[in-house]
Amino acid sequence: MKAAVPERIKGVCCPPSIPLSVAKLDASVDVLKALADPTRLQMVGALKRSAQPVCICDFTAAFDLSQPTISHHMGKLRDAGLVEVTKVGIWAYYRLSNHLEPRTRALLDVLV
Amino acid sequence: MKAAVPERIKGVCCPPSIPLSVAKLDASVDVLKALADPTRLQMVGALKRSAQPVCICDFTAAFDLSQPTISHHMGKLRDAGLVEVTKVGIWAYYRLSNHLEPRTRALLDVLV
DNA sequence: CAAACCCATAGACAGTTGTCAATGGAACTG
DNA sequence: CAGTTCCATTGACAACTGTCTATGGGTTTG
Repeated sequence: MKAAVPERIKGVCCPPSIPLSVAKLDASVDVLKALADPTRLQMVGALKRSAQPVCICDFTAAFDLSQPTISHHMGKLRDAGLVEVTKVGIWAYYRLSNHLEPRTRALLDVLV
Repeated sequence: MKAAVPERIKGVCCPPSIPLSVAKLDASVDVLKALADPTRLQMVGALKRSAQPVCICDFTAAFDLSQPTISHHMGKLRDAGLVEVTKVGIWAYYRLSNHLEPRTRALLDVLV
């Protein structure tokens, strides 16, 4: 009977305080903000599906965006702790972070 | 051997195109954008945990935000299809949508 | 060393977002 | 009917975001 709305008395608003869990909330929001962009979500998806680290120049070629914009997006994923980079010579290879929290990994399993 | 980076030839960038899945991407991004805010994420969590629809005035009381701001956030959740509203008299009762896609429901199970 | 190549950063700019005060509208109350 | 109560919308404004061009730094090559 979830649809039954609780009765209320006019002028007596909000007797019970809503239980709000603040723990781990900001962390979740940061990850969500990082993922809430079509380019970045596709990047993460590609990295998740790739067996090897991916050169960022491949993303520059795959998307119709300038190189600095790609770098900017990857930087956001880095700041959120979602991806890690390995530099080899002049190339930068990105991969999904090996230190993702279980919650974050579960999130990616649902999303991409 | 996921750490082994593929070899590259300078000047021959990006030979294989990265597989990008665009399907269902925009929908996911819209949901993520709706959830990527601490207030809205807490709202969704409270609605998910509540056995009954919640009067929006309870949220107005629970958060340190003005009434129009609470209404604005709930409107975003409505636009994203995450919540539904039932109006009873002067009150508006919100609940998690009964028509969430399985992916979205799984997302919420991980998040809140 | 000089040039070429890849990547990141800085700066600029338009578009979006979160917030509030003010207003409007619908429903109840006396 | 007039006032009250709750909620949504509007308008305004600062802050953030996504994008580009321009620049700089590090690495390889000739």
